[in-house]
Amino acid sequence: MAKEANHPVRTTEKSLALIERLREADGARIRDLVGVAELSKGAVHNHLSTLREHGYVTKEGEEYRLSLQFLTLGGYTRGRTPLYRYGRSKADQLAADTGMLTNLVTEENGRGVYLYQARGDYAVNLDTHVGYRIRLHYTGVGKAILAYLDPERVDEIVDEWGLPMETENTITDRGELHAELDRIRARGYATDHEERTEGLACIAAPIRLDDEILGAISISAPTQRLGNEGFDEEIVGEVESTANELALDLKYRYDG
Amino acid sequence: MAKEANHPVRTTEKSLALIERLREADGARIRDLVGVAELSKGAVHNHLSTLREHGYVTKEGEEYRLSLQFLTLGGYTRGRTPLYRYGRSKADQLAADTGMLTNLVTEENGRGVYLYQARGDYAVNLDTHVGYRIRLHYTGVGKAILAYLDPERVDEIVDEWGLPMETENTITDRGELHAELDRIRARGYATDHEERTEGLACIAAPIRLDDEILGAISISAPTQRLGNEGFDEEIVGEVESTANELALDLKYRYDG
DNA sequence: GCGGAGTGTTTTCACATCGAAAACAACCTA
DNA sequence: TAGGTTGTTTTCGATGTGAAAACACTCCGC
Repeated sequence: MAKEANHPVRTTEKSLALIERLREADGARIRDLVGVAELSKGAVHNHLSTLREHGYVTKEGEEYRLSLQFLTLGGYTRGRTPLYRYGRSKADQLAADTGMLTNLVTEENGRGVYLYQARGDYAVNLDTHVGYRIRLHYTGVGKAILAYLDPERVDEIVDEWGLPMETENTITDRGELHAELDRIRARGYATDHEERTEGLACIAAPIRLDDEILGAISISAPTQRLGNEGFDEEIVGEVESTANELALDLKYRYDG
Repeated sequence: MAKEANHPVRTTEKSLALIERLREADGARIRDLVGVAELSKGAVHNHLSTLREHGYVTKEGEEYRLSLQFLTLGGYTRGRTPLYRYGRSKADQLAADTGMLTNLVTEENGRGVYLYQARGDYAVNLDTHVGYRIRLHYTGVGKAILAYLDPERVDEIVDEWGLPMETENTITDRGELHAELDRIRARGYATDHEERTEGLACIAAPIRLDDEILGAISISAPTQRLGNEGFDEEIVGEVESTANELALDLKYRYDG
């Protein structure tokens, strides 16, 4: 996130805290929200009524929930993202060709954000989904992105988010991470061999435009489907060529 | 939307106005936002900094934009929606079977919200997308939903949103709309014969759970593909049976 | 290199507004 | 009917907001 604002608008922060709480709690009643941001019952009521009037919150009976307005704004924002605009059909194609789950991920504030997923005929079901935010250090897409960020930025991100261990294969050492990023740059693609989820592997390729890293595209599958020792050359090739096509499309696109 | 709050939180409303403006303008600089909600330059700066610190807004150079945080919250909210959870695979299947564009839409605050779209091999490209909001009176999904809302609610919605004409086939008369909704209830599905877009037709079926209307599923295609005079019986059957399966899945689902 | 215009950021302080507290309303249970 | 719980509304004083102004920075043209 950004450095602290000099003159934060505290009232807005209170509304945002309520929104965050509604998300965590998956909807809540007023009494459950008393105390959030140190707000009283009446104050919670005022904030929720305001958010509701503007369509950001719905009320069913006594229960307040986040509305689909976030999906509307999010869909709009995603639609303005070149990586999504040009990458969606490529991801569909890669999913159809390989039968696997393909992902389109970009970076925001030091984490990955899933922009799109396409499901092939044999796609695995995971906890990830559009909008989902994920640590960069233990995913193929994440490492593919990190490899092409400035090293200082990588360190900033590690400082902020750490290198939490998820499986025994997770990279938890900063030096080891940088070495891995060197390898990724050298060969042009990233892999994830059960670094976040046991039994799951990924092959990911960065998508760059004029030295700027826009994100990455990947396929995820059970480890054995991607080649148990060493990754399957053919599948790696498919991911790489899809990424190359996408990068070219982005470079020579018509609109701004 | 809701009736006016008694004690609106004006500061929150100002932040929301800025968010709305950023969406409309597709990003903006501070000078462009002066005057929105009657805010001064310094005030705009404070609001944007606050929103940025909490991850709702990004800043590239001097330009502020909505972040993907909305996609994150929206993806989360969508994932909590039973119609989406159970309907996604059905929509995929219907798209694969028919080759057409299939849509999953629910209603919120008097408009339809696209929850999901699946693309068959011959799917048309439209302006609709996930999160997109659409009037109910000139779409198949919209009319399928209206047909199973309380008639008073339908009138409320018409009062709020009107019946704007989009093509010469658009229903613009309230009585005619109610007659159409009667027909839809009688035969169990709705159609759209170029009522919103010339050359485009839809077949839509409502998804209900215990007399509550959760939304609708539809397929969209060029008019001639759905049968030029009268809709193709076979395709109608596919949509209807998909809707029935989905309704059953929703009724006998395992989780709450 | 200099001055001026345009813009983003920070500071100050008067006054709008936010929200704690309390009263009220609506509901449920015993 | 009384008593408990919760949502909504009102009141009014403390707080936080934002207009205005000053400052900092960049980009011009000369």
